[in-house]
Amino acid sequence: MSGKRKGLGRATVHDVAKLAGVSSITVSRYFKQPDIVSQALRDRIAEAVNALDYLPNHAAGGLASTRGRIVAMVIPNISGPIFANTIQSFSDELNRHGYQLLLASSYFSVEKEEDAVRAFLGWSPAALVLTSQYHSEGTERLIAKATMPVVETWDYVPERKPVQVGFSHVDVGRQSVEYLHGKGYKRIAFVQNSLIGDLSALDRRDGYIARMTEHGLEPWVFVPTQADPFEAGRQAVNSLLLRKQPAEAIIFANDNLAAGGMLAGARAGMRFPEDCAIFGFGNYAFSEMLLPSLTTIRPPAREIGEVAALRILQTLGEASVEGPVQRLNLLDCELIARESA
Amino acid sequence: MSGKRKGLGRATVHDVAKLAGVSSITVSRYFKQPDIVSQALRDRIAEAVNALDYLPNHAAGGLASTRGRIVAMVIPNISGPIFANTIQSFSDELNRHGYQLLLASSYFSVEKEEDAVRAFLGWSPAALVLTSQYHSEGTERLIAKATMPVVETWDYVPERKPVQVGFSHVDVGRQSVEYLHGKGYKRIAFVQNSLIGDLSALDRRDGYIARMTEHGLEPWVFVPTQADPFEAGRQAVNSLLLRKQPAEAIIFANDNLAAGGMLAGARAGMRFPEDCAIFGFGNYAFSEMLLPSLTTIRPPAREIGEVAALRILQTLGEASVEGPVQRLNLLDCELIARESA
DNA sequence: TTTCGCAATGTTACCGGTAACATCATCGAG
DNA sequence: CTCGATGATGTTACCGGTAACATTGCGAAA
Repeated sequence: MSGKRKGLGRATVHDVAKLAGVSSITVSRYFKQPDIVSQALRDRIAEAVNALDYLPNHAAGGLASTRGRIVAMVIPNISGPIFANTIQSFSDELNRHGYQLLLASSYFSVEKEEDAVRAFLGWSPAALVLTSQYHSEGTERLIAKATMPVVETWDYVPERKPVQVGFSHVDVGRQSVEYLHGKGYKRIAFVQNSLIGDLSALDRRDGYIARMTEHGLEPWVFVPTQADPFEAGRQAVNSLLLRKQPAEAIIFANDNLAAGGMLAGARAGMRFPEDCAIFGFGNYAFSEMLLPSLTTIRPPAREIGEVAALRILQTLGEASVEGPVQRLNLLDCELIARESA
Repeated sequence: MSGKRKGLGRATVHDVAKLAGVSSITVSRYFKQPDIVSQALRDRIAEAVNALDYLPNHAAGGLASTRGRIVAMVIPNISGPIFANTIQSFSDELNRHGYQLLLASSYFSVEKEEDAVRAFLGWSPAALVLTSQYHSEGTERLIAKATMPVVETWDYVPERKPVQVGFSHVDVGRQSVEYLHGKGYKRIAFVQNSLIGDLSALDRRDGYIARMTEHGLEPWVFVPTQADPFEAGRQAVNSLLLRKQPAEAIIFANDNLAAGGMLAGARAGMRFPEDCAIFGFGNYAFSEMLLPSLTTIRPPAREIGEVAALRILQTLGEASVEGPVQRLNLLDCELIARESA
């Protein structure tokens, strides 16, 4: 209140200290390590804090101690059906330990991701969380130099340096083929998303190709030109089924495409899985409500957020989170067999 | 590098200044108001910034200038189908102007909300965004004293002091009745959610009651005891339709309940809307894919995030966002008539 | 030529905490 | 009774920026 600079107009440690008749560092200790402050002073300080409505300024604290309690996360998108659960569980776990989440979305653009990372690093977050293994060169450089823990989620690439929390998209592709092949299907097609942004989907396609080849079957990849997932699905179904040797089964890059394909097919009088088996990825909320309900693979979205948070908290030495830090965290996907395949 | 305290080990304004042969404030100005720095110095500074990989420390900047560039938002949940779009558009609009989003979820608990607000205020965010008009007393006290702009979203209560960006839940309730009444239905029931947390749903119920009464019809509110939305929906359908004078139409508090009710009814051999008209709220992603597709009301989720961000940016005086600040922002809901009613 | 105004740059102190070190009181061992 | 270990509290300076005020240089007006 006395300086020539105005400040926030809120009570500071110094105000509290003065009112309680102690030094400001004691107030600081009262919050950080209450056990080393005597009961008498604790009471006086508590009273002063209350009287002044004191709230610690985390920006100042972080600056002085060089470790703030915010964690930054860049995710492709928030509103989609995929990542929301990861964000939710990640955020909850952090909040539980007094950390706050700084969030931005990249829309599957590595340039936007780099922008976000650059902006975040300016806050010196306690940790940085990215999605997938695919980044721009600039991002790679930034994270290589970063001093805080970095975690990559939704992918699992043991060769990479950052902590990995996710699963192998290639294996998901193989697993899909395996399931359909086990049911006797031979002419199995794969429908990619036209959006070149989601690079992990290409890994699933590669897994599909590999496993098909191992079975001596010919891979058959269709790339829609439409961006809208429902339109793209329609395009795929029309192209793959309205021919002399139609596909017996179709693996779609995600449930949105699969749903679009099924709806389009149904309107054209096709029946699933009688005319063609349909296989998705993602287990979106609507997938079990479709008619027929969609056979798909559920990625461990919630678990990814949880484990990523735990690894970070461990690395930061949060006492309440026991166990050693684990750099590689391979989580399980669950194949959900429903009516469509 | 010289002090006895370690710092982050990253380059600072001072390092850049030394290398460029200028004073540190000039480097600061180079970032904040480049136009008042001469071209010659700008070039030298740019070079130094590059050579040192300098990244401004926003925490320090915010502390010194008493206005940081983060905005805090508390939302009931991230992963649900409702708020994700609001978060997404809000975050995008902020990022576009160099602000970052700090996010936490309350799970419809006013106590959790208060915790989050308290934690956020410690970061002295440039603005604070809450959901709905219902808060704890503690939260009310905190926002009354807050010095930064506060915005309430997903509701519209002109009497309240904070900036309002949303719609009237009471009106939504009335509008639902109006639509069904216009179709000739008389015995119209309302199914509330058992979760007492979502207080706005009660406003929709009140609107339903008011409009029914105005039409001389008797309100009929059913409160499920089951927490799971699908189970609750089943419970409601059983209770409202398996009786001598069954409901002719049911308004559900949200699309989840409505979907649960329809699936349960379909399994029991009922047909919609022949046996009963079904009306939801929320326009969730799956609603148009149900069989029959669900008649519902689409809340302006994306618009809320956008407008909230714009109002905040205007209040903060972001030059690039023109127009006066508007305290009341009533956005339109859209009634989507589909097959179920 | 002198003076004034303004643009460009620098000096100093301060934002609100906390690390590092200093000091003081207490208490048990020698 | 003295000394040193231990625990509680205080002093000082510093984290990395920027507000406020000071200074300098230069051109236009008088």
